Amino acid sequence: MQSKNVNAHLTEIRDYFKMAVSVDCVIFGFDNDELKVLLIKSDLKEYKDMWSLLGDIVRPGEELDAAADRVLKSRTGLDQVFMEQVQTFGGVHRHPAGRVITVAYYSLVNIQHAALKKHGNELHWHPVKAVHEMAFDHKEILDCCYERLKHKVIEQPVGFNLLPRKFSLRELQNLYEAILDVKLDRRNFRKKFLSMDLLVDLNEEEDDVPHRPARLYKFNFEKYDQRKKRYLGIGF
Amino acid sequence: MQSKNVNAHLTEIRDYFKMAVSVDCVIFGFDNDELKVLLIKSDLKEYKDMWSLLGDIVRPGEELDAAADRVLKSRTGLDQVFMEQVQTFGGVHRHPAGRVITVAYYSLVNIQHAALKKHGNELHWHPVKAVHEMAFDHKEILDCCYERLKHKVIEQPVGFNLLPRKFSLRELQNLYEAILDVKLDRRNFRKKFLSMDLLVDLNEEEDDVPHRPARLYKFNFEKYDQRKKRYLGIGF
DNA sequence: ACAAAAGTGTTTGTCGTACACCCATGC
DNA sequence: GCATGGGTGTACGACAAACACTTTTGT
Repeated sequence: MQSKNVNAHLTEIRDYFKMAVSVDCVIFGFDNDELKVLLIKSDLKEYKDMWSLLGDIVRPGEELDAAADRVLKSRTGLDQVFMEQVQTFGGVHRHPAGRVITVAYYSLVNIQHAALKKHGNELHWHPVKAVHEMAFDHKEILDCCYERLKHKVIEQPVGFNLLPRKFSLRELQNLYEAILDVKLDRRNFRKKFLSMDLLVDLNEEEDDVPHRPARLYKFNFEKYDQRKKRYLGIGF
Repeated sequence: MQSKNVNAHLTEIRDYFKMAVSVDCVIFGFDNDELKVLLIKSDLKEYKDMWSLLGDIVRPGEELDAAADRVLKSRTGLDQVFMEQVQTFGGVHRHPAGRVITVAYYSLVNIQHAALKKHGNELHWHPVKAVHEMAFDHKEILDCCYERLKHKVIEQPVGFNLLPRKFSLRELQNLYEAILDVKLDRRNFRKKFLSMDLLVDLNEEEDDVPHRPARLYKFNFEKYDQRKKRYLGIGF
């Protein structure tokens, strides 16, 4: 559906101003200790069987952010997730059907909550590290958004958006290690996050693990939002 | 000229797809110990006598970066300056003549080298702190780019692009103080920059100052570019 | 009892910050 | 000789990094 829409629109546009604006969403998830990205199989003949980002033409009268929200929701059913505009790609020949300038967004979703809506196309979560070739310039867009995410995650505690509401410190550490592609010291990591005083100890434990169960926490989004307004400092 | 172009294009566009793409450039300079931005007086009747950023419609077949370069060059005569894409503003009603989605850039120029080309409109350097109301959503765009600059300047030594080739440490400090709007300790500032080992002591001194003249330095861009590729660390 | 991961403190080094005095020049 | 800004070093505190053992649970 995505690609057909694009094509249908493009045929109209090409005869007029020869320019269209789209949004592309890099939808990140976290599962099995890996950072994943949601991709769809392109049905453009030029990119047969290649994977591409989720995107669509921006409609007349539609805000850019709204278009990105719409794409996200139409594919995952998710709403009100963390999303950030990253960069706009305007290469003259980036789309075979004509000039399409695309505004790239990334979003962070709880992969368990996503109810994928295929609309016919194949739609899968791919480990970010394993994605190599993509349709259009989408690999470049993915790389750009991934770099932005790495940067963001060391400045602000946004990683929680990728986790279930209840999580252990080990899961949180695995998330950071996966995103940043580094190994971190467990004690220092715990110390740092606990001293932020933004984790709420739920007095619950993991279940069904073949070893000592970990305590579960939730992130105090409200407290962070309030604090953010006051501090505005560097780092969390 | 800017606005007339926009209007001429828009009249055409409006009858068709009702969407155009433009670039807007936030051109920063540094003079008289103040951060300045180059603005032009709008000649749109809706924004009579208000100041606006320098921008233009992206031409068919023109890359976005190329459009931004073109705008910069046509107004300042400058080429190959530091420039970075920041964000795209797509508010449906941001332009009174129709839908114009604009990609915002900021650039850092040596204000002494800029040879302003007015093309009829008033064109002036304004202290960033003194800019309040602007045409369109340009104040929002300016604020956004300024925030990005603040962020950038504490991560990478890009400020040199705003200075003459030869500068004193005092000038450099004034630049940082102006951009970040803070007071810095002179000794710590000198220590930090000298320890980066990217300043070349020119063995020259200021002239015509009514006090002890300061040593002059230049920034070693080549060394920084090489080092950047190896380190990729945080901070300079 | 064994395996597997959870949980916990201390030490060390680095870096940022605060701070005051002498120096060189023009007038 | 005085006013103005240039140039310099040290001490302290905070935070990041390195590092090993005990505890809890399931099998």
